[in-house]
Amino acid sequence: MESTRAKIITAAVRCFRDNPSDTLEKVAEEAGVSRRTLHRYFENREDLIESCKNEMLVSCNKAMILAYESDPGPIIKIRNMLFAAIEQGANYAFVKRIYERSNFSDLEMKKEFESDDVKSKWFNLIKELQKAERINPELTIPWIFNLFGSIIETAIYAFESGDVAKNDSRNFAWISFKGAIGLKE
Amino acid sequence: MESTRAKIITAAVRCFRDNPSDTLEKVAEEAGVSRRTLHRYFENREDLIESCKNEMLVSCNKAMILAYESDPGPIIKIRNMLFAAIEQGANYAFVKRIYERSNFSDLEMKKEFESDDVKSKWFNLIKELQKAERINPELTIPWIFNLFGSIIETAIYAFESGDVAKNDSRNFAWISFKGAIGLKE
DNA sequence: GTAATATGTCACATATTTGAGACATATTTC
DNA sequence: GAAATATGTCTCAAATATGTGACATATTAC
Repeated sequence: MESTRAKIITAAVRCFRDNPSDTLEKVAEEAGVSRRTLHRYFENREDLIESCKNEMLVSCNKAMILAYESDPGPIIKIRNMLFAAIEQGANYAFVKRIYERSNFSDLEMKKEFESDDVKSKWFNLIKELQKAERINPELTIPWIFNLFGSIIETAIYAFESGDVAKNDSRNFAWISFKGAIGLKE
Repeated sequence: MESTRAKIITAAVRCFRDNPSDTLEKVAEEAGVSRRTLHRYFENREDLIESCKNEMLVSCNKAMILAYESDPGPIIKIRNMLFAAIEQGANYAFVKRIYERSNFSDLEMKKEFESDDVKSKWFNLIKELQKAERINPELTIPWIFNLFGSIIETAIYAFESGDVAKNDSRNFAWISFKGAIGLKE
């Protein structure tokens, strides 16, 4: 049975992803608890948002590290990271939304992304593929990074909306990302 | 000189794109007018949002139709539609956000998309390319449709954030979209 | 079954946002 | 330059959102 705190965070992530100013009443309702209870767990809106950020980052980073370590080859590493992110669903989409308006070099400064070095691992994988001329040299790494996130988000939304079955969304995402960066396998 | 009404709508689109509940004070500030003035032009928040929806749809649809009519070939049509959407910038991104949570078949029912038949034109172009076996047959049209929107949005955000120069974002978007759907030219 | 803990309902004070009247000031029109 | 129009500032009432105490009720632990 999921804890009340976890239920609230899950609901908050879902609500705040699309509307950062959604009412706490709405979040509580989405969580299936009363607003009074929500306030018992979180001091205020800011506390709730920070908690969501922290937990979602930890969760996504963890999944991505596992995916990274799941195979020695760079291509499978990237593929598994893509799948791991899609599996995170709303979590990943929430994190993406938070950071959407930051540019690539700003992100490099943020501690959140250095904590587990997910981004630098990902960065090095792409660099490796570029060096080996296995992907399109015209595309910059910032572009590829943003595209990676967008395709994941597309897969998450396609599944959530009912347009695409879960397995299909994973496969389509991989096919599309590969093609988009001109990856030669 | 841009009219006050237009300034407010532009500002609202920018604000509401990322936060549908942003305060009207914020929108007014973004527009460079007082909130009192904003209230003179728009009855209430709902009126403002509806106006934004209508105007952005008209603007985007118009640009897309022009792009569609700019060349007889299906591939250049699609390319130009992609570029036209990127050129719309915040307008397109706003429209995309509004409809993000609708699935493909729901969108087919909405009059907004039937008004100028942009979507059906786009749909038929992709269908044509599928039939001619010029794109990857594994990918479904709903997936391709959503991906098209995501890549456009990626280009818009990449440019806005400063990661990618304007011309580069256009070119990267086209290269990536082509590759993603396996388009053979 | 009892005690401890968790949650919901209710009420309320406070904070924030909204909508609009009144009037001053700025800008545009002729 | 005068008149008309547009906008800003200020104020205030109403609406909405937030945070929390009190107490009842439900659930869990022993």
